[in-house]
Amino acid sequence: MTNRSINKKMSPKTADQFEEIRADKRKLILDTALNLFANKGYHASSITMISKKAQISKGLMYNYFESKQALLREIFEDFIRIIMNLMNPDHDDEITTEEMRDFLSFYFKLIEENQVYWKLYFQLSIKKETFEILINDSYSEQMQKSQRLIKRYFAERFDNPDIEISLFTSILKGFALDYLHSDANYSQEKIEAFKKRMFEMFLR
Amino acid sequence: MTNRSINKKMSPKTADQFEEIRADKRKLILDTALNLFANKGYHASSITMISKKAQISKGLMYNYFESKQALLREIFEDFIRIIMNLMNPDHDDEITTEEMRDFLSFYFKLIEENQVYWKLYFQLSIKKETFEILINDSYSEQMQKSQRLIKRYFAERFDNPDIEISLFTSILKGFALDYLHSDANYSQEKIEAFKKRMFEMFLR
Amino acid sequence: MTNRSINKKMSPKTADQFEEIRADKRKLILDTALNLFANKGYHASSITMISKKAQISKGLMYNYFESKQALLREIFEDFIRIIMNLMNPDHDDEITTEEMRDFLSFYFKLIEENQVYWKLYFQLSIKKETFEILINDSYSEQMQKSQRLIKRYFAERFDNPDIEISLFTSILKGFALDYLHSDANYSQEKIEAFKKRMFEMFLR
Amino acid sequence: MTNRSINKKMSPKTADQFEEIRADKRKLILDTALNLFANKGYHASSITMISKKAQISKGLMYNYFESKQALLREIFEDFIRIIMNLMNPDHDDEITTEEMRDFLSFYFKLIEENQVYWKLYFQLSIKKETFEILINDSYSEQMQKSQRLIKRYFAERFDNPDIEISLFTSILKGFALDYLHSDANYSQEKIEAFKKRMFEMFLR
DNA sequence: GATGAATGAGTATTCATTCAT
DNA sequence: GATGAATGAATACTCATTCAT
Repeated sequence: MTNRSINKKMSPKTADQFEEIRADKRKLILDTALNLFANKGYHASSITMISKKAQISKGLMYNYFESKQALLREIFEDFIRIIMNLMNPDHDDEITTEEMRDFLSFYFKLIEENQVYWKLYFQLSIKKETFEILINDSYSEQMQKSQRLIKRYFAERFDNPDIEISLFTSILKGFALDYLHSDANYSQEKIEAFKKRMFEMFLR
Repeated sequence: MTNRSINKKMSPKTADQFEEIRADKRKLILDTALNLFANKGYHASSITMISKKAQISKGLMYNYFESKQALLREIFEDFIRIIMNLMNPDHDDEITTEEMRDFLSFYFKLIEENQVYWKLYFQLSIKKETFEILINDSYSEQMQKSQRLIKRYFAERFDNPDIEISLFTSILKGFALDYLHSDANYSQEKIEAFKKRMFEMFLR
Repeated sequence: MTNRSINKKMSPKTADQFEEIRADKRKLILDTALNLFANKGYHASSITMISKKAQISKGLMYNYFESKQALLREIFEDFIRIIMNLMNPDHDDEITTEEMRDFLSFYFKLIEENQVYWKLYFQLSIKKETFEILINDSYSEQMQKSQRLIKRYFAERFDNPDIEISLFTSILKGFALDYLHSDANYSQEKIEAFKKRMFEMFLR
Repeated sequence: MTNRSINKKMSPKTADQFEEIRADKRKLILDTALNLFANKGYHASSITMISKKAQISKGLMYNYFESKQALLREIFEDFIRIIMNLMNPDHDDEITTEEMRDFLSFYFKLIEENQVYWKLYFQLSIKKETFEILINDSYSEQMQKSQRLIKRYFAERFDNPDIEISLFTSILKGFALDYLHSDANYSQEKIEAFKKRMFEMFLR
């Protein structure tokens, strides 16, 4: 950042696609680390391993991320962003049935598209101490908001909303977990059928 | 215990409370390690940590377990034994509705009683490579048998058995996970209500 | 060295004196370890000891050698190379008297120049199991070839070749050992005289 | 030792064949340790290993020997005794030809009978520091005496006594070493022939 | 005499991190 | 930006030795 001006002088043509190169390399490191963390675990994935897989030097890693912890944190923040997107925090009032349908559809899509993130998430979510270091306030806040909305959604539609919420939550978590356990070997049809079954249960 | 008289001759003073001491200490180590593994993760729990928490010396750990790996394996084998008990392999023919009810009741009970084991299990189950080192043949075999029986149970009772099985599995896994995420803060009533809800869904 | 230009692009500042640094340090470690192994024994020479003597950190050792075993193996392979050179495997046919003279001269020279290697060799050669892990096929092969040639040399010149070979071998081994026991305190003249004596006995 | 009297009271019949039992066990430990030390090396042979092989408890080892070091020392002292016997220190004056013949005969016999001791000796003899801790004054003294006598023996019989002594020593050491390297696979005839050859060389 | 549980210092090895170039 | 040599604290594990019984 500080010596961008210097570079500019030295190779005036490249201007600052430097920025772009940096962004690409950053992404590369994040992806490589995510895959290793998810599949082997955080502690079992060494910086050396990550840098080798990403084909860059160990030292360079620290040019992009302050520490291994920081790397994990950034990866996790990406995941949080995904989740936040799912929760879609723009309104505070009420979830309509239509919105619930969208939410579920989106959820299933996310699981398929972001398996690795979910693998990592499930590993971390169980170790409370570690987990709490990683989540930030806006995440917690958003989660609470969502829970309030969901509560309201169920309260207005079900006789026994508490249990239905538990069931709903369990199925969401459980399906994701089962999907990962199966090594993502769910057929598209099966996912669709499962989704439809959830619609039947929870859309009113 | 059986050969106490023999030992008496050889070690006139200590007799073999040795046996008892060993069993107790073994249990102590297993428990301590299980708790750490479950809450901090296998790699993040060092032998030093475990020994300190168990108030014994590092060296003594190796008097009882060949290696950290072996310690994990033995813990996991205990869990497998719990699961096997749940699956109850005495018959090969058919699951009755009554048996399904018992299975579910037992399952919920096990989750409450063995939280730590489940925490460990969920962490390990996600890292395929690690996981496969830990499971043994009799476990795999038993699992397959159970799956066959469950398939049959659902085939005979539901129009769309595949989806129902998926739902069933997801709820089982999801409930356990949610229970652990909540730090076991489910009230007894809530668990009962949840169980009842499952009965409604799957007992026919 | 060959791809310096390539490296230049990738690491503009350091070029690859890396190569040179590595070679030097490698040599330093090998020498230090050899001396300790030879004089204190393999097991009694700890990695900490070696690294302290070589004035580098413990960790760096493993940047150059995979393990203590591997370090020993590489040292031993150097020794094998020395021996192979002595045995000089270029011809398969026959040892002339002249060649025997050269062999003996070279042997005495090698002992003087490589005392430490011989110290290590004698220690290892006695523990069969350890020794056999260290020798490689090409060494064994070469040894057999040499033995065949020596057998022929003696068969053609002596009435009782078997005993003469035993005597020959014993003197070679025994002189080396005695030289080491004396802490290399043999005068040059004494070595020469000893060599001459061997010439009288075995050159015909 | 202190509580022998106590034992006497408790089982008056056994009197003190206690002494004998003790001596036997002592011997057992010494033999077991010697074999391990010789074949695997001192450091690679653990107390646990020795005690298991000797079928006694670890603790009991320390009832007989102060430390592992002490155990080695006692083994080595046994070897020294063997050597001293060979050197036969009763006279200070002169070695006759007849005595030299006896010495050689005895030497070859000792090698055959005490391979393990020699294995240990050769390992230790090379590591000066370790070796010097183990030898005692009477050994050094005896060695010097023997060397003086040998010097005189050769001085009176050979033109170039220094070289002949070196040759003599080298052959002795070298033969022993070669014998051990061959895993004691020398035929009796070969040993006899070798001995005869030495007689020819050195008996005058 | 005899046992083996227990200790803790020591060993090989790994790994996040730093830094000169 | 980029490299990889270098560090040292931490890790799993071993082993001589002690000690209560």
